[in-house]
Amino acid sequence: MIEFNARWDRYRHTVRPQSCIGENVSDHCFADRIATLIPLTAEEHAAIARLEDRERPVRRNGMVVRENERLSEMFVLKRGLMMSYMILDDGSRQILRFHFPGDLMGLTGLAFAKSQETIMALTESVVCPFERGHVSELVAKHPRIGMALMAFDQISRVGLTDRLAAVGRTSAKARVAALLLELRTRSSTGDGSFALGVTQEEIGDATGLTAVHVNRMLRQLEEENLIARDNGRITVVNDQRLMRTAKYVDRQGRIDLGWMPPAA
Amino acid sequence: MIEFNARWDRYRHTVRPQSCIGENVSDHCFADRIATLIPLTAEEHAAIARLEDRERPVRRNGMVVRENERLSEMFVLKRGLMMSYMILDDGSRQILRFHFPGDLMGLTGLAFAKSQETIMALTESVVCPFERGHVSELVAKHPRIGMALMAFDQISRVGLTDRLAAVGRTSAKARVAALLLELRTRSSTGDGSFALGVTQEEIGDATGLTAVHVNRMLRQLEEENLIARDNGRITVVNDQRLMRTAKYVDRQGRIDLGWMPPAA
DNA sequence: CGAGAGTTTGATAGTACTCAAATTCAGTGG
DNA sequence: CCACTGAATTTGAGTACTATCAAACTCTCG
Repeated sequence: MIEFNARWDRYRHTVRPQSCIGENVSDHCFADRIATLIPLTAEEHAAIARLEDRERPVRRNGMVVRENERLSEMFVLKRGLMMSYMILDDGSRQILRFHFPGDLMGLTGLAFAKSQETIMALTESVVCPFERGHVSELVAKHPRIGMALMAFDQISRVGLTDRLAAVGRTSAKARVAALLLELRTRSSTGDGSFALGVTQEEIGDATGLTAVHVNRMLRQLEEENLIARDNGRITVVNDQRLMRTAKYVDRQGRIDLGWMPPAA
Repeated sequence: MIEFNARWDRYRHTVRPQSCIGENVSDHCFADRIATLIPLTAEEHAAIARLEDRERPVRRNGMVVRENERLSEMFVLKRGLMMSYMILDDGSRQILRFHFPGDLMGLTGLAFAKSQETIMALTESVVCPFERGHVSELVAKHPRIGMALMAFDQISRVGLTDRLAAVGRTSAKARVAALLLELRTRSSTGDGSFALGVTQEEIGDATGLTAVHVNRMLRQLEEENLIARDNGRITVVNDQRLMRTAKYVDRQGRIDLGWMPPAA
């Protein structure tokens, strides 16, 4: 639950500069990301990279898209951490997804004139906006890229279904543990320790819990020696047990676009 | 929660024959569905319709795809009612989506070699299987169709996020009400009364509740005169109030693919 | 130092779950 | 045709998990 617009303009100290997709400091987050899934010709790579031509900085808590706002743009997240969420009529908030560099944001705009969700920056970020018409041109010219985009989007869809299953069918502790693992994996800091980057209230809004209960679950995970905490920084102490309590399923390792026909 | 494979081979009386997409009895559910979103040339329509060339009947409780099963096919649902779900390690089940005629099923197969979900028939159904390679050929030949598919998929994605928000942030009563409205709208029986077609346990597995509690919520909705029930048949008595208690948001009315470039 | 956000803790309330059993219903077999 | 069966629904009693409310505490920023 948040109060509308009540506190979205404070400054936060946890500005976590992130290199684009892990240690890869290329200028073309998204194109590189796709390239890790299927081989791209130089021409294809360049065509995708053109989606990232324009850059727009976003301040912490800045909104790139507001729910119900007319919008014909979509975005590549180039740097930072963002999220998309919906606000229900009683003011409660459901966070749908956290966005990391190389993610595509706002794709639902392909089917709706107005945005069905709000996209907000959790840290100082940089996004690359592009017109949806740009996508159809891209696909018209490179149908193979169209397939890649479609497949890529399915990966994030599975992230959604995993969250749904967690919220619908697992305990509070499991949900918090799962979110920690998600954040760790995706922020790709490599090993055990990572900066949380989100408040406990945000964890609650993503997992369907109250901030208070999230706090208690974190404490419990700490007391059980699954994690250690130090001022917003999380260290995973016992990987295996944390994954078990989270009912973690590794989807990343299952991704396979190998069936796609090679470039002409 | 279900017991694995425990009861998937009984017969049920509620076989509800459904015409393909409402009263439209065309042979090409899916193509017609896309055609309601954007104008298609005859050639494009025919190309899409070819996805529906093969037909396969599915018995009630028959599985078209099993979680973790190797699979390179995807499906158009031509007749009947189906669902996709995930089973968690404790045996609990999360229903992700109900499928109605004209829906595309198993699209996550574009990004994974093995299915990440199970797709099962709730009533006698007919599906049209097609190879994923067929899609990339289709898109290669008709990139505009590729865009339409992508946009179409975003609609069902929004359905997922709505369910997530409901499960994460609304009361049991609201979730059940919302599911009733979803089933009514999508089964397109037109007016107030419709056959539920799903058990209370299934409603629970879709909304993150137990069957017992679903039963109590249905009773409450009945006592408050929002719905009437008669042996699995639901009549919506008070539309407005039901929508309000469900925190219902109409997305269908917001769909807009008008921005897409016209056929060449 | 003061202010505001965020976190932490305690006490209490309430929603939804669990367990158990009764009931209804349609299909099955005698 | 009727008792039998298994699924599905319904109801009750008791429990547990999570929310709510309130207040103290911590930390950074101004």
